[in-house]
Amino acid sequence: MPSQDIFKALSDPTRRRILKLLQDGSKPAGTLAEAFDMTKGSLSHHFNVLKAADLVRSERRGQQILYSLNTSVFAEVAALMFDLFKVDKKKGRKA
Amino acid sequence: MPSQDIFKALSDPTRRRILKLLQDGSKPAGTLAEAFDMTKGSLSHHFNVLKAADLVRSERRGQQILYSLNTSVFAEVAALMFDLFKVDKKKGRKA
DNA sequence: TTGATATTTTGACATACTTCAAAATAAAGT
DNA sequence: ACTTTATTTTGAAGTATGTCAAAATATCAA
Repeated sequence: MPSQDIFKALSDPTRRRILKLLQDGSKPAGTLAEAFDMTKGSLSHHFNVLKAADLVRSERRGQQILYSLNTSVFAEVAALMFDLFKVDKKKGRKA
Repeated sequence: MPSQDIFKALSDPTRRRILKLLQDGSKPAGTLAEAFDMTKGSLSHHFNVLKAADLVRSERRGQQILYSLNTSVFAEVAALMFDLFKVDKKKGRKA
């Protein structure tokens, strides 16, 4: 999974809010949608982006679809951020 | 500084590469531009976005402009990421 | 199989983003 | 003052993204 997908997924405030809503447990699409002033179609698009980045998982439970955080990818996200913000790679020491 | 600016700034691969190039010290705009197959005008736009997110600082040194990582904002970025990915907020425990 | 509920997919539209080429600004040297 | 070098800003073009309304899919219950 390209890291670009992860950064892109995190760049939208609606998607970050979805992630936060999932922090205290998985929720069906409709329940998540209630928290937003937006059509369910639009929300479904955001779910797709989050799934493409492997940040969430989905599972059908009867008529509804349960979304949950994919916690196993968080270590990778942490590594990406760490790599981006660590300093002093002991090279030429320009400035 | 709105966190949206930070996430947006990080969502572009060119900008992330600029940050990585600055990890071993500050560099003038022209030196950074050499690393990319892109006009200097385009690069300058990316510098602006990174500056708006307070991720880099710039300082004029004669004819050139030195860019450097703003390391003091990294703690904030780390906090943003931590907040986004921490789980188990001991609420209803839905799933 | 018909109907109701839950969700996704499609097609269209508007806004935002990335890029370029060219013009503008700034400092330094002649 | 002019020229050169370094960089930014502007204006325009193409592409990507977020959104909606409407159509499509899937499950469940009569």
